Amino acid sequence: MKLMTWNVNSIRVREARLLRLLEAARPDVVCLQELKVVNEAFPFEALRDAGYHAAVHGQKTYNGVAILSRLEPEGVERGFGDDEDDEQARLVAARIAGVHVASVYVPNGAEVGSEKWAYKLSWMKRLRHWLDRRFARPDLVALCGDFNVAPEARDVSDPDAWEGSVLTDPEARKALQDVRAFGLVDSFRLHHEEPGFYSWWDYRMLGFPRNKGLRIDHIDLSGPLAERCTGASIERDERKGKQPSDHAPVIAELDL
DNA sequence: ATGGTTGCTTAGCAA
Repeated sequence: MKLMTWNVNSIRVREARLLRLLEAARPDVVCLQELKVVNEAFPFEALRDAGYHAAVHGQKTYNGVAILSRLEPEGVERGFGDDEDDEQARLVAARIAGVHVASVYVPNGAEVGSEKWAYKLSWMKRLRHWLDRRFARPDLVALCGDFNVAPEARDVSDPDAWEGSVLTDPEARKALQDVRAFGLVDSFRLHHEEPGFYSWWDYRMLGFPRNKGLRIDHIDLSGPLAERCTGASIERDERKGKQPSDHAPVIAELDL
């Protein structure tokens, strides 16, 4: 199974790029984030013509997540379904070929100490609780998406410049560790130890031309799935050219 | 250097 995750930053604007990418990379499953459309405006037809089913949890203007799959997704869930479930569409999950796949868009957090920052941290706690409620350790779980956290210094182009950012703050990193402590590993780091790999570059300040990036998009796998992970990569070229997303797609290969 | 760009929506927010 070729599993991909991509923050498209508007499915409307990125539809043509997405269709080209599907044809070129031929992934089996794709987790999308930041659709910025309601379900009714999602391009179901174009994607069906390209050979993909879609489980969509959309929202007007902000957020919105989806899972594309060649096989029909089963048991689709939208949101945490917990007591404090809210209107922000940041989680969709489904079962595909026995793998529990989730597409997540973790809140950015704006500024450390802000209201949005508190929401980010609490959302990540809810994500861990959702994993605990929903899955058992032997399950095949793939948690994919924009986590808005660079796990370590080697995931940041200029750690000093990013000191104090919501993407690198120790508390955010701890929150990510707490999610992963469910029993998930960063698939990319199974195959690449060295620094210099990023998945997001700011549109501003020539972020991409200067390669001022961070690795904040991840495919986290449960133990039994990690054992079957034969490769991982970042489609850096997708950040190039006209009207790119500010994120590049991330891929994990699973031998199922 | 508190800058700069993109998307949604139409002046301001979110990232």
